[in-house]
Amino acid sequence: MLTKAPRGTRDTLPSEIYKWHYVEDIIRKLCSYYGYREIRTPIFEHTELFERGVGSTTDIVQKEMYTFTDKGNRSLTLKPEGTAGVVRAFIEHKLYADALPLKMYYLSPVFRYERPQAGRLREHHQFGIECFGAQFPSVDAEIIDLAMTFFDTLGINNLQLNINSIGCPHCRKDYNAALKSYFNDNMEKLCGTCRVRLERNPLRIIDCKEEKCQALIDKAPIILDYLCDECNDHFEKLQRYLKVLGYQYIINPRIVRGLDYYTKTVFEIISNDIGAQGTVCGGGRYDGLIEQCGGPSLPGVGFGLGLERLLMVIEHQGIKIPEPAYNDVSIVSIGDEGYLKALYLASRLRAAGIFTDVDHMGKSIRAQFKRADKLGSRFCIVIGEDELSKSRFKVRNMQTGTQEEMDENTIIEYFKETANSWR
RNA sequence: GUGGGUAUAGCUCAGUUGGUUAGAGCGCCAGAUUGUGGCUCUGGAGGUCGUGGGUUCGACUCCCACUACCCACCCCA
Repeated sequence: MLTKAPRGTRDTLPSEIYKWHYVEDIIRKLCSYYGYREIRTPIFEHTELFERGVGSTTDIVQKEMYTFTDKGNRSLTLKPEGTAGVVRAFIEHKLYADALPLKMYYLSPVFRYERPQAGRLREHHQFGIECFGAQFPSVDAEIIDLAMTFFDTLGINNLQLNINSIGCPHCRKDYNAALKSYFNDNMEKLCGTCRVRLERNPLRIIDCKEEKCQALIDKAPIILDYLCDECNDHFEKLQRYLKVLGYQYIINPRIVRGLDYYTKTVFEIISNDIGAQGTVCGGGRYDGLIEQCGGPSLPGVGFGLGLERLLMVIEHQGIKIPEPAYNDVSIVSIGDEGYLKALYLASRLRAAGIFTDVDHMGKSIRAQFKRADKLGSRFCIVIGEDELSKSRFKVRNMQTGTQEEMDENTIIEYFKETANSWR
């Protein structure tokens, strides 16, 4: 146990961190193009925030939260999703006084107590977008566009955009009534959990994968037939915008999402390359959430995008992320005097912006060169007795194997210039 | 929470019906080359055989439990 990461968690090792940096750099750049700024909120919040925000009937709240009591007897919970904390910060700092809509993004770990499987961890990482204050469907289209552009920038294809509308509280009331009467008539054909759902949240039955429920669901009333004029108009406009932006999409009335706060637009971006858990990005509109959490009545839209799943898609599609060099120059030294000079020269090179490695283990010349080779050094600088006496050092090009002699200042200038072509 | 599969060196994996000292390839370290990497050759280090119990003269091997990992369900990113 001592030397084992907890179940469902993973280490990201130095040898693979460049993939995360690459993805994160694209995220930050893309968000700035779209006018979204980063927000960072705590990794844990008061438990009641999630109970209220995510919804007490959801699986997340009922069985998946990492909840603990601190020494002050407060009930706290590790974020099971990203939106609630952002909403809380928005209300707490009265950000609704800022220019609206307020557009934010986050990169954050997310914790859910579940059985791990392909594409599912107990700690995973999400890139999320939130836009507060605007009710136009063009925002819904904007965040979908951002997500799709993100995938495109990474070179990912074969993704499927699914959209649906689950209406607002007004039209959902009619739809829930229709669902209830339909399923009540067929109660005996429903699975156990769906019978419970029928009372608490009939919409969730639509999402059930049980075979016996499937048959019923196929003939069940469809939410889209019950949308009020406003919701219908919203959904129509969203589709028009998506067409203008050139996106193929599927209207999937089965997408209802597992979080209670959604209204109107919901969407998922799905990959078939990474196993059963193929939803890489999911989100939608939540017009009642901010008010529900004690803030002003303002609409919101957002999505969450799973970075581990994203990296799985990248892996499975054979997309190569460029691995940046982490060493330019290795200094190989001989003897005590040479070693002192090596330490000094390493410091000067680093100050000039050159990634420089120097021996710290008293290795032999051969071993120092071997290490340089493994690190991918472009050059080695050799400092031995001959070099010290002449104050000219050998600079060996590790690709070509040629070497020439330079004095100290020339070395610094030389690498300063050539480093431009390396990065 | 439920079901199936798996667990041997840093990594990928062999290991005979249960029989002395558990192996290979790659990787790591060193030497061949006492001031020069990659290729080659030689040598070396590295294992509580997932953990605990049981059967047996004897267990990596058979049995039980636990844990972890992989996959799937529920649900989600």
